[in-house]
Amino acid sequence: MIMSGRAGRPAHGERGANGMGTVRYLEIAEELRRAILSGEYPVGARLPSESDLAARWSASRGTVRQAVATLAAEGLVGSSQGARRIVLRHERRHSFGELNSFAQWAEGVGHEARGRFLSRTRRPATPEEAERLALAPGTEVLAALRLRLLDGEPVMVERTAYADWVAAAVEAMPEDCRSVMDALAADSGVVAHYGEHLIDALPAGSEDARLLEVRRGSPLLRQRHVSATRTGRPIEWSDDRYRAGSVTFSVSNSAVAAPLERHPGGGEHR
Amino acid sequence: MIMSGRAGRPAHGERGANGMGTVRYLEIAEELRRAILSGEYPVGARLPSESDLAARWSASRGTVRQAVATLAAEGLVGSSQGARRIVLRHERRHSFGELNSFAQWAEGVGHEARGRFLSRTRRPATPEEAERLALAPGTEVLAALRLRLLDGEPVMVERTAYADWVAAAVEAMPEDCRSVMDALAADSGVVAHYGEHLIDALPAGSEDARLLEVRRGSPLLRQRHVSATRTGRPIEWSDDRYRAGSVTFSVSNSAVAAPLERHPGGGEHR
DNA sequence: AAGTGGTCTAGACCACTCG
DNA sequence: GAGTGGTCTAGACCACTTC
Repeated sequence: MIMSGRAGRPAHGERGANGMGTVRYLEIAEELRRAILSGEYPVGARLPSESDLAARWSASRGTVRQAVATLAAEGLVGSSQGARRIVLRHERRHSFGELNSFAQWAEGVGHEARGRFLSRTRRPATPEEAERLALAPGTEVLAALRLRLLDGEPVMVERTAYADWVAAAVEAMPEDCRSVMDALAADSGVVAHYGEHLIDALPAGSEDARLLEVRRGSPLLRQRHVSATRTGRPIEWSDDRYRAGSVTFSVSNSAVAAPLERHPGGGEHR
Repeated sequence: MIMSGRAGRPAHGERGANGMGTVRYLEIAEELRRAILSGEYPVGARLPSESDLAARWSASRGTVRQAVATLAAEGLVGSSQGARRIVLRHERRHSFGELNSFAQWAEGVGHEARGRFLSRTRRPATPEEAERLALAPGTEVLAALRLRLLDGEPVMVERTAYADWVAAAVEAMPEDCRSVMDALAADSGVVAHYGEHLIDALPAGSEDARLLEVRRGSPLLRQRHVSATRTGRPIEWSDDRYRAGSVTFSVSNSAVAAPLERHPGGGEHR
């Protein structure tokens, strides 16, 4: 039931007829993922060989490889040449949106997120902001201070510099806007595509302490990050400080893919 | 000057004659990486099309795609369907070893790392340790307390539970062993292939404070991680606490690849 | 020695971006 | 509408693990 015809195209329909959405290797990945998450393949188990999987789904080996590569990128399975792939974990990985947006993340893990702008002021970018946002030194940015609540509890203070070209849109948002990134996408068509994150710890300053209702000097987990559009244009540079114990970041890596780095000192790039 | 012959094999040599090491797509990736890092392609610039690159290297489009996929995984370039790939950053990404091994990392960034075992005791695994190490409850592990120095300064306290099957090897190491993972690889052939990392912040306990020479309650950056072999067998489960300001973790992600996650609360998996 | 993943080719259609 | 990346096929050789 594979086909013939042109050249490596399914008999007719499959993908030609799908018109939208259906991507073969993602379907295969999704089915495999479900099998893994359901425990059908326990941790440590060996997956069927690529040829077996290809036969089972009437797909080419290349497509199957792309499917398992997806799972490998999620940290669910691992592989080493010559041996069958093995199951590493059973946990589901979150999406990009859930990492870049506090609100999307909270929703994804079943909590209620709120936010309130405490201030929004236009001022010239600091040298660091200008560099992170790829703006000419001194360009005006919108500096925002925002308190984020999770299930009604204050858990994070967010200090964000928005690039000049989105400043007006952010200024126009209501004070209790739930998700700036969602609103930017809906209103202005500005969608974050890339992110870079720097994670460290620091003591709470007096403003941090007051807003988060902790003692001054108590530990905070800081996530600084820049978001950029599909074309690599930076949207915002943010300094988010979480109350200790309120969140944990997790990353999985392997000898063939190491997404996480560690830097000495203050996280300066050079 | 491509070839003919059998079926998609270079004329003769190229890869058949390499015998070892040379992998086409990695060569291409390396050359492109160098061009990016050298500034030949500035941030925001568009890369040549896949066909151009394929022609330039006399390789197939698939091979070129694998090369740029490597760079994309490193966060150097991004892509979106229909548009040329763009350069996102100029920083080099570190290797897996540099993330999993304090000593390898320090060396990679040009600092001098030392370590000293303060204690090594065998005791039954705690429930959490047993789960993380995939051991039967109560199995004996080797619990080690270790102080890590960077350029002579104490920066990290490491509390590690080594799985029973590597305990003897670790016990036999000298007290001032520079890198346990390196020694394990050299002496026992045990190589870490996979890692999972949980990152959060917490206040220094009294032992932490004494060893790191900071005040009790001052902020620490904690990285808990498990390392596993190629077959997915856990080697060690470790709780590493860094003095605030001494290190920063960094991750880059994109809408198509999000290696980092955020969890509410104490970082428990469920 | 058999099996399996890693690499590579050549060619095709589709979805999307850009000018 | 041309160009470009995304998906897919079919088949091949190689390096490595496993039995």
